[in-house]
Amino acid sequence: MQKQTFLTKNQQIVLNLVEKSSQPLKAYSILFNVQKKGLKAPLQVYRALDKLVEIGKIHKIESRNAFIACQDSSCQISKATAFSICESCEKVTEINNSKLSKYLNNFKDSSGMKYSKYNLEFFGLCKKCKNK
Amino acid sequence: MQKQTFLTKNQQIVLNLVEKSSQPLKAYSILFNVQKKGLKAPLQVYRALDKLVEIGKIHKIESRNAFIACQDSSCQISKATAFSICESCEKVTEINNSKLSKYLNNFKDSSGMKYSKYNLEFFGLCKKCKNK
DNA sequence: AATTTTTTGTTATAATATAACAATGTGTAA
DNA sequence: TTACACATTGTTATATTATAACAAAAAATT
Ligand SMILES: [Zn+2]
Ligand SMILES: [Zn+2]
Ligand SMILES: [Zn+2]
Ligand SMILES: [Zn+2]
Repeated sequence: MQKQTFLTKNQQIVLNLVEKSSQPLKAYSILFNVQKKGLKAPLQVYRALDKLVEIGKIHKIESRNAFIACQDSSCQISKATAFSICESCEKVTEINNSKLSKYLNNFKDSSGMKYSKYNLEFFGLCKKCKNK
Repeated sequence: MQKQTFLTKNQQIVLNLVEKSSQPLKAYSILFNVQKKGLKAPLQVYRALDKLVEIGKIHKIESRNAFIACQDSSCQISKATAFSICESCEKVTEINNSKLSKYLNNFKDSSGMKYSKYNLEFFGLCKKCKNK
């Protein structure tokens, strides 16, 4: 069997929901919202999420245990991700900055370990929240 | 009441255990290991962990839901952290690289949002695992 | 000593995530 | 085209991670 190149029904349902949301969604909130579409169990959601993360359609915000649609069309796979997170309103934005990604992709520490992947999360107050 | 400057008994017990470990520990593994010292419930461990993270004695490895002692004496508070994580043996090392931290502390994206905190996790294979 | 705040102990429960296994579907190749 | 391999699904149960709520004790402040 070929490696899957399209999305299965469950994956498409989950992706549609995550893409409609402007903010990260939690797995059980996704589950709740797709139950009318026939996905009844957590595993069905987690499996779809796993695959969508693997192929880079969505990313997991680790510090929030939440999932957000990829906002960067050049981001084919979740191997170099950076996000800004507002600690007040929890707004999350994917950072697409080529200098930053170049810097981090080329980063080597003293251990000589070469990294194949990174995830960076910045925290602060967004403009809106700063002016309150 | 003054802000607490010393560690309470529970915090010290948890810190001792985490510091003895060369690798990140999970909360319930900590709980199991400190039960003989009198900490019986998850909350007692989580409370200690929260405080220890807050004051920078330990850090949370978000992608692993695990806690590691700070390996950088200059790291007074968990507001600028970077780790290398081996995806094979799960060895985690705190990265202490002043160029990197300067770069990230000064990073501004196009949104104009100024960040007060970041967490960076690099993934790859450590030397040992690469040579297998 | 009275007050305030922090820390603790305790029970219960919420939230996040995976194991195990049978059934079904889909692509590959004899 | 039919047998095979393997990916995906459905389902139930369970594991893992984390917090709510509240009463009691301990420590700092007045
Ligand atoms: Zn992306
Ligand atoms: Zn905000
Ligand atoms: Zn540190
Ligand atoms: Zn390794």
